[in-house]
Amino acid sequence: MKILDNPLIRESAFNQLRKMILSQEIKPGEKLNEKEVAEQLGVSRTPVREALHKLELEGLVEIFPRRYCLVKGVTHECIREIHLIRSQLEPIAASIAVNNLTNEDLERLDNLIKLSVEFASKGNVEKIMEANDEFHQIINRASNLSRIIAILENMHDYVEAFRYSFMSRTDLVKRSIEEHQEILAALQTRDKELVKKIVTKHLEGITEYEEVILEDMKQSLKVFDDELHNK
Amino acid sequence: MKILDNPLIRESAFNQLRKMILSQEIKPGEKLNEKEVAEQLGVSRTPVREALHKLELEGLVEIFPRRYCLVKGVTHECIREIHLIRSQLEPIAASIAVNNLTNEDLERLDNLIKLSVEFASKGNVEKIMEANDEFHQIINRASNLSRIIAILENMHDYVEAFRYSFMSRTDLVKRSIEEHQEILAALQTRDKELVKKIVTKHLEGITEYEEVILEDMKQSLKVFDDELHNK
DNA sequence: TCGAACAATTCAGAATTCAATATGAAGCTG
DNA sequence: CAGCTTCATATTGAATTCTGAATTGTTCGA
Repeated sequence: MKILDNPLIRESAFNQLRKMILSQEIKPGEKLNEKEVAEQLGVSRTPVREALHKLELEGLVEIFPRRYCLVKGVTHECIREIHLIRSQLEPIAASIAVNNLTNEDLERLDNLIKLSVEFASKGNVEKIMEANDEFHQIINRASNLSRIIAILENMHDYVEAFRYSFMSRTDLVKRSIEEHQEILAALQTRDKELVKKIVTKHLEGITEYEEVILEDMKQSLKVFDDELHNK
Repeated sequence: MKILDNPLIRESAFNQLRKMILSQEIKPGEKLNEKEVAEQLGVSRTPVREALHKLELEGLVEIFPRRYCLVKGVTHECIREIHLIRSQLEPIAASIAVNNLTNEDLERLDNLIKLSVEFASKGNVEKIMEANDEFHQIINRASNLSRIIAILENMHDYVEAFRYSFMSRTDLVKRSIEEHQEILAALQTRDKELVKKIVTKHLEGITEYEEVILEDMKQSLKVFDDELHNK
């Protein structure tokens, strides 16, 4: 297994491991051995160590000094908490972003919605998600609140599987697009309170379906939850 | 300079550097040299590197690969953002904590308020802050929301200087204690919505004085802000 | 037979060494 | 004289080595 995407080996190792954990390729409860991981990735132990420390900071693994490194993974509680955090921080970020969003930004947002409609008609879930991500990213980043941006973007990858399920339902995609149109309309008025209200509503809409989708996902995740619990 | 508090050298180095940055002993804009820092701390470069990476994750330094490590420090904007995040997450954490707080917890909270009153009469600012910290810590942790707890506790140290200024004003201490009594009363009713409302009010109360205190602190911080800006 | 202590093995933490990259100065060329 | 190129130096990134801690297994004694 070779890594090429980043000149910094520790970053490549981090991204690789992170992806493997989030995709459940490495399962929760598993113990990682520095040496083995290093050999698997074809690098030395140093960058692996650094990658593991970074993963620990994100809560994806837990390091027991001088013992072992335990993979934690993403549980249902974790996904619920992430949505809770998002529902608290995104509305405020959006309302602050109102001050900083340029007309070009708003045009791009409009464009992204149009693209979403197009992808939705083709049933291209990946592309809808990409457009969706950029939509929220533009708004969040315009808030210029570096910590909030970091928190939101960090949590983003954790709910990849969840969002995929969400976007696979045509009714939910339709509703999502309508809500994005509403958000854009609100942003165009430059009315902070209105934006906050609409974004909150949008996130509550997601929460509404969250439990249903989590139930659907239960089967695929349950195995890992159990394994994690046994350890 | 020797470090003894932690069997893990990297943790000691991290804590030491973090403290030095937050206390402005190391100034924003300064460039850290791994070798020099290692020599100053009397350890090798490896744990220093790991400490610096951890500091980068917290946003206290910025590492430019193969170049240098820049100290960022805490700006006014940073403090404002931290309070904003806190104001969004603490009320929700408290309202969820309602389900989990034991009677022992509530007794401890009551006790902490009594201690605060005592320390306030003696003008012991450090002790008031300690009691204050434990008060919020108990509530936050009872939410069992690990990510939110991590976010809130991580940001805690950043506003140390700010909180010290806050607690040095007897009028604000008095008000703070009254509000804590209100919070405890709300928690005792086990009414989630009420708790959320009261905690929100408490945090808004802090925000109210924030700008005034930041203005006071300006003189001591301005120098460093300027330095940071020049770099 | 069970428990405790000691030894051996394993694995992570830290130090040291080696390699790569960026910067800055000096010299050369147009 | 200015700008580009090259080379030397400084500094970080990665690999390797060494040390120390923790766990496990074995042996001896009660």
